[in-house]
Amino acid sequence: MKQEELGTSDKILSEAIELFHHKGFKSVTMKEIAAAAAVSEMTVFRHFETKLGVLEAAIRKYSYIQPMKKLFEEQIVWDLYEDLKMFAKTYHESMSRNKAISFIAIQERNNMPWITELAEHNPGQLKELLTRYFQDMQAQGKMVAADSAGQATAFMTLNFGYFMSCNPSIKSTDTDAFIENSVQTFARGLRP
Amino acid sequence: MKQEELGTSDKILSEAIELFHHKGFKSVTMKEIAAAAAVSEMTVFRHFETKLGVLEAAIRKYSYIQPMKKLFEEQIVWDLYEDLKMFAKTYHESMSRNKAISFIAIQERNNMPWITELAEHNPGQLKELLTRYFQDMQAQGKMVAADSAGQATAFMTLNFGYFMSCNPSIKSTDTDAFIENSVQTFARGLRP
DNA sequence: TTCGAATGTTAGTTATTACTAACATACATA
DNA sequence: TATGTATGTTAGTAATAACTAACATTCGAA
Repeated sequence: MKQEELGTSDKILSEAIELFHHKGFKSVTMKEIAAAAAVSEMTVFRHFETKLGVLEAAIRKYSYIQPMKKLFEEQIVWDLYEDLKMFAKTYHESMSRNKAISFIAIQERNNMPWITELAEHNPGQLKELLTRYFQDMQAQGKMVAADSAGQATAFMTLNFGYFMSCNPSIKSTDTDAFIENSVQTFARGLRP
Repeated sequence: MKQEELGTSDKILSEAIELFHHKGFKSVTMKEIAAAAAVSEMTVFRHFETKLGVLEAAIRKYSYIQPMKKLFEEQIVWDLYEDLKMFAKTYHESMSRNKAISFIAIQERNNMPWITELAEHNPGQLKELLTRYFQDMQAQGKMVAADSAGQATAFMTLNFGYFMSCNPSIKSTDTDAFIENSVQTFARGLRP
């Protein structure tokens, strides 16, 4: 295989994960995947052995687990409004990168629970970071003193809800408007 | 069929919708449904003809579309905190009644989009009511004057996110505590 | 007791689908 | 040119699952 062009495996995986995302694992056939990738069905089997193999490879390839800590801490300016906005943006970037994985994880949550752990890795990290951030802010007297974990839960949940409810037709400007609007309310609600 | 006991159809439908909810429509077999309902496979076919027939009947039976308007308006006391709490509770009651439908709607959103409309009927109503409530509160000077539809979206989204998160790293508190906590923040963020 | 409706049982059919085997072809490179 | 690698093609297997048909059984009610 030539190095410059997109390999056959990549083509297959990128089509496969979209199909899994939109139709669910069980509803997608190997024929469909092959057709979408414009290769023969045999080629798919030669590359990934089984249908589950395709899913696993796709998930390995398209789940970006990031070490958020450094990225996050470097951008904090200790202003509630600004930091929440930055946080929400980081969250939505991460989620939209992992969009397919997140949806598949929900669809297959009982059939393949192992996907869930991958999908929840980044959000889990972010929640911890946000909780600690709220603790620090409270200590600095820049926030109302209350259950920081609960506050973090609420903010995470708000953004998760938006992510889950937004259909593909929603533009990034809508996301920006949502962030702007919700962060404003939240920052007002949390400040001392 | 005797009137007092739970009919065969009901037993089948209640097991079927749980199976669809947990495993997804495509992954559930008629044998499974029959076994779960403790009847023979033939009985399922005799009652509902096809597998899709089972789903449709189950959805018809277990989707409670409620006229929220009256229920909602009767309980308003024009205090932001109290009203938001009442609203969130109404929302979660409605969603938990329709939990299976809501999850199936998301799982099958591309295969059977018609389910989505049913699942979104109550939330859609609630959003309208909340938007109008915010407008009224703004007019009364009891709320910060801002985009009421956006505020309603944020609050709805927050509660939807909680409902959807089967995510142990996000959902750490029980529903009442979540409502208490999030409504407190929101009410503070929205008051003038 | 007898009748009938609901259900069970069994033995299918048909379509689909994951997956295999065997052979053919295109094509880049040594 | 020769060779190997990736891919295509074709035919097929085995399992599954939706669905049907025909007959048997249970059981409450007339």
